Amino acid sequence: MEKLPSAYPASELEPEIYHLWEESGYFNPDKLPGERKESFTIIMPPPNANDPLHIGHAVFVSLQDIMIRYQRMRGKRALWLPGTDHAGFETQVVWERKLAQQGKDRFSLGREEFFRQLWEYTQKNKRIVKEQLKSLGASCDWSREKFTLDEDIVSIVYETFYQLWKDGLLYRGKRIVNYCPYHRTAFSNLEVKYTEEKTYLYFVRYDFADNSGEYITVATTRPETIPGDVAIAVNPKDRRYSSVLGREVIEPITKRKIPIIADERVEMDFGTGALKITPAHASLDFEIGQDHHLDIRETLDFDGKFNKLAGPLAGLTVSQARKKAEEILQSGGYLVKKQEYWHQIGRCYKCGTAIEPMLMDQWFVAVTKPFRGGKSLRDLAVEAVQTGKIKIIPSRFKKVFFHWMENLRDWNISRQIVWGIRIPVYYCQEQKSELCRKKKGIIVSPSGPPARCPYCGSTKIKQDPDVLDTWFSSGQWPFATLMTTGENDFSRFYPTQVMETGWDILFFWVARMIMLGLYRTKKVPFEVVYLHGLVRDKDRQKMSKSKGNVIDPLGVVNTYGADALRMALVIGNTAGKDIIIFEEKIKGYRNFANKIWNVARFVLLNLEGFNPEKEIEPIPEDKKILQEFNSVKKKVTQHLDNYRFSLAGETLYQYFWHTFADKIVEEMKIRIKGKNQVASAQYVLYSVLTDCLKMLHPFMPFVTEAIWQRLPKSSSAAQLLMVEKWPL
RNA sequence: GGGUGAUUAGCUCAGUGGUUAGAGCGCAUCGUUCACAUCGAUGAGGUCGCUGGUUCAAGUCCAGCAUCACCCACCA
Repeated sequence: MEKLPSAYPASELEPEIYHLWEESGYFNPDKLPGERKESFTIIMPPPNANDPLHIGHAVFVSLQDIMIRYQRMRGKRALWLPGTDHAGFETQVVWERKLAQQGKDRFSLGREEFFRQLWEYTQKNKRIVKEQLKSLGASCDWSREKFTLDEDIVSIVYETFYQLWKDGLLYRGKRIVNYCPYHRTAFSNLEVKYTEEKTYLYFVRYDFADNSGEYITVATTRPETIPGDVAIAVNPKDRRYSSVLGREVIEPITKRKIPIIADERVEMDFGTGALKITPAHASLDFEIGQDHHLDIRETLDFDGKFNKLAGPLAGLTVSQARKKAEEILQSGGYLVKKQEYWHQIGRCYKCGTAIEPMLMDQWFVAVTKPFRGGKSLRDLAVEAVQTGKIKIIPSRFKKVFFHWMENLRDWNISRQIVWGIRIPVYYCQEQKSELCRKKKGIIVSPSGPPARCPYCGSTKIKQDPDVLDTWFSSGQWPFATLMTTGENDFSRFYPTQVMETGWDILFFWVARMIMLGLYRTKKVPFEVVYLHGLVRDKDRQKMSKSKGNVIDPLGVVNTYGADALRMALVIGNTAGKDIIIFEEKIKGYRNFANKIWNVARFVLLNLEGFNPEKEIEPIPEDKKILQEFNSVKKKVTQHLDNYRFSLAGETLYQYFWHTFADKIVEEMKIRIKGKNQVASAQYVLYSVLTDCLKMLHPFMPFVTEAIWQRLPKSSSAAQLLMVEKWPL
């Protein structure tokens, strides 16, 4: 018999064991032994292919692998479908940083070369990520691995785009969007982070155009946008201003005449109750401008500098222009008052640059517009959660979800970047016919560029330069993957059972998956959403490279083993709560793995004469032990069925260490040495150990499998613990 | 402006209305060649944030308050 080391050699055994699993083919649900009627599917949230995994990824691997392994042992056709995400903007930013270090940028490289480099870079990272997932023990089906830029995935995304267009849920329009002048792209509302900052509220005098000497005072935080003003608006109920409606004032920087209008969206008690309307650079102003058919003066260009419409401010950046505008107002006597003012400033979540509301032609998904059956995408999603077709764990996130859905606005899905799925839209450059002009030359073509314009026959056609928001494509991930991995995969594995991901992407991703999944498949994409928290250090700090407090999951795996890391991430935590991790905790579970190893060694050394094929009638006091153990099995199973992974793991930990190892093993040690009821003792040791191994397997797959491989087994037992039956 | 979470042992956290409120780490004392020092035994350590309420029974449910953390939001 093999002599086993007295300490569990994790880093030595783990790769061997993963190899064993992979060779067996059992990660693939089609190759699982036995008849399996029910399927259990989890689509892995695809990690970004732009960086190695961090500790947060280890959390999802642990939780999802627990569910998958548990259900596999319960006889389900368990499928965990892995993949990686091209992560459009995120990846482009990472790569641009690397370029910047070499003194280059994306504009000088050219679109094609830039894309090529990113392709290569993400392919390389994909391979690293895959190896990392393996070393964490992920029992996912690599034969079904997908990438968000796979051709077949892209064509499904295009098909969705086309259907939305035909259903009137997709439109192109000039709207105020969140524009980052540094990254030169627009964002959806979610990518803007607000911070409370001190600015100034400027009270500016606008003289009446009739030389009456009267004036109206307007409060603004953005005097630099005055050249873009097209009106002054007051509330129609505001008595102070009822006599000035319809009169004209002179805008004080470029001296244009603009009207005073009434609109009930103006707050009477803010500032002076008079609001300057700058449709091109503020979203409320845009809406008011549209309703009153006002002109639009775009004074700020996409490079973040003012243009010649801004008169004396031309050529300046926003902050320079603000200073200059203040000077001009001051010297002309137009600055009535300037006071400190704290308010929320929108900033780019990536670079912190102040977001400029800019007018741009973008593609929007009309999420609140009713279509088939009179319901909107939003209605469908809300209904699915309300009726319980989708269950969110923890349930308090339901409220958060509904609240966000209520305030939902149309979703801007175009991005002015290179890395991503190019928008499948072409514009006829000639628009030779009436029809073509009516259609604005817009050709939505999911199958590639049309040879000629379907409206007017022109061959001068250009593709939209923008790419799709990453979340638009990853929002289709559950069905897009299963539609492309094999003949019947979609019918067999969709809807999936669980979507396990971080609460921080509930809106970004989960909400969009629900909407788009229901749209394309008329079914929910998953039945349960399990949300985990963010990983933090002992001081509750978010882990970040700049803080230097990151824990590299692979480093931990090398030092303490994957099992220890997995336990440390799962135990002592509940759904939706942030996860605190520190080295001593991981060490504790490394010790536990060692405990399991040594109990197994002890049992192995004391099995002389024991035959696993033979059922034995234990003596009464041993029966009692087995009965008690039975209630532990029930408890663990119940916890797992209720997604209480921490409690399940902790129950096992407590039982195994402090009941089995500390008490039962100690008693049996004496009995075996004293040759007292040895057969019954061995039977108890063997059956409790093996059943504990089975239940611990989803949590600590490596050490349990390593021991399983060294245990004598009955002929009915599975060769691999991974596919052994759950002991209840 | 709206909303959410947290507050339990020195630290990090569990706790499903029902015995005397738990774990890990840390600490103290003792032990251990015979599965494991990555070990064992024993122990100290708690007005469960505060104030009220519901209940036969509250750490747990309800209301209010305080402190901390976070999320959402087009009042310029």
